[in-house]
Amino acid sequence: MSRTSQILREVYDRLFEAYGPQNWWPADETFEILIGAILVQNTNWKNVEKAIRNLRKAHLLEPHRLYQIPEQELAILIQPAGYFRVKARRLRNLLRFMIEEYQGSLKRMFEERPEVLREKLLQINGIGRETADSILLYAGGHPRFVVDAYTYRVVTRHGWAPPDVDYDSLQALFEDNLELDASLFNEFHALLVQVGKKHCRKNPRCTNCPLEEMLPEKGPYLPE
DNA sequence: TGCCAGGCCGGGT
DNA sequence: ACCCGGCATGGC
Repeated sequence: MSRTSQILREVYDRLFEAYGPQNWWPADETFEILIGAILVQNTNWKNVEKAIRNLRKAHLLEPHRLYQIPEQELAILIQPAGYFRVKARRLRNLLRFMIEEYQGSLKRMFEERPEVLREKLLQINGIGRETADSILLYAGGHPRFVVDAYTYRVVTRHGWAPPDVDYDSLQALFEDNLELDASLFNEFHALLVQVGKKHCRKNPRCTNCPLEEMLPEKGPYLPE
């Protein structure tokens, strides 16, 4: 087991001990997760919940039904999530893809090989790497490590990667040094968001942070 | 009260 | 290949 693996494992253990299970996107409503993955782009999750509630009240949490309504109507329903006009278009791009390629069946969509599905998702306007990986991990149960702004902040602050690290390298840092376990990746990502929220911005001094002991003297970027 | 959140795209150097 | 503005609501 490499030194990098040991450090990441320790990070996970410390975070889990401090915060416990985060219960992000429990797997019962897969379609909701897809919708949420787009709605949450650069947006507070609380706002997304309101938007999803609106869709549920309107009985629209199903691909065909949601694709039936006009784009402008969709935009109004998801308004609380912000960027509602672009997101309405992005949601419809995803829905069109699901309906045309898989007859709107999530089951069929996730029968696709994960690497193939990822490439196809990335072709959709409005779906980038983080959103695609969120869908694969949280909705599809595939062990893809999701990298976001918090992942970047926590990792660079602790000197586990240089400040100019890109998405793929950051993702590889986790995927190459942990067991490929979807529930581990799920929990780990959520925990990184939690610690990032609490400390990387609100408490830049890192006092009382579960990772306080793990600040390096000076950035020994973890290689390999 | 202002600042910012679980990004992504398109157009300009 | 970067860099940057636009997109928008609600919470703290």
